[in-house]
Amino acid sequence: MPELPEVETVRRGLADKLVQARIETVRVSLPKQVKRPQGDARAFSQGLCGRTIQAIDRRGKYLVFTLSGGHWLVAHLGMSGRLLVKSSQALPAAHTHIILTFDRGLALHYQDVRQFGGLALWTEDPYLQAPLAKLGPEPLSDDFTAEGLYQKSRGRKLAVKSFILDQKIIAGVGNIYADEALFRAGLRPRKAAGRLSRKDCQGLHRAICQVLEEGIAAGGSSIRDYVGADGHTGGYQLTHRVYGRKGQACLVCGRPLKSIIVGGRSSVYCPHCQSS
DNA sequence: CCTAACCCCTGCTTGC
DNA sequence: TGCAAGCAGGGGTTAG
Repeated sequence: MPELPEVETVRRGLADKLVQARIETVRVSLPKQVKRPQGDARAFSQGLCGRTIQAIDRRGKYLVFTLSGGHWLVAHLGMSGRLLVKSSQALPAAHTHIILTFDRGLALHYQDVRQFGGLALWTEDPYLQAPLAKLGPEPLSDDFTAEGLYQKSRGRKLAVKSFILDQKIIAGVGNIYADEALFRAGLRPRKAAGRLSRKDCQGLHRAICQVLEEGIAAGGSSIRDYVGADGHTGGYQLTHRVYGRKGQACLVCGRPLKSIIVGGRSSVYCPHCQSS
């Protein structure tokens, strides 16, 4: 499940190969994965063909391709989306729903088994409108601060786990990195956000930055579907301390890790080490 | 405004 | 072995 570190890894792989590439053809075999104009494969294709990719950036879990002529391509990988750079001759693997081909003999394949993601064509600045405009601060920028986290949490009754999964609070944290960050911060997933102290928020802020930076350094976490733009898996799953380790021994205290549902998401934590 | 519930979707795992 | 139910979950929408 691609979260910020996985999306950033994909971004880097795409940028290496596709900046300055010119889109020559677009083929859509599952129109519902064209999110803008919704389901309109023809308009999507016509808007893209002939344009050059000028930059590839990331905002939260979204990828933003800046194209020539005031157009943008915005991608969200959902649960199982993959963006793979291949040769323009490469045959599509199963669940490949959109293919762009470029000059220089390259192609970009969008694969998505669970079909939760998609690609969107924008003809006006996507950063100024939802969903990008609604995102909270980028966690690895100066915009993300412990004090900001503390202020936003005031009066909120929902669980801290749900709070940090809210993309309006922080952009890019998903279930894996939320569990890992809460473990590092020593916080129970169900603790009410409004009951976090300033010190809690400082520790949480630090933990979130740490796990995201480590995730990027490892090339992301490959749990089920995730691979980078070159098809390689990431390595951060080997370093997970709680996510996916239900029932196993805590790496710090040795007691068994517990799994609970918080805000509809499975959450693994150590009842002993995460006592506040 | 805030929160919870539901939906989308397929493939893997679990249970009988 | 076969089949069905359960589970995974980001983000959008709807209901309360």
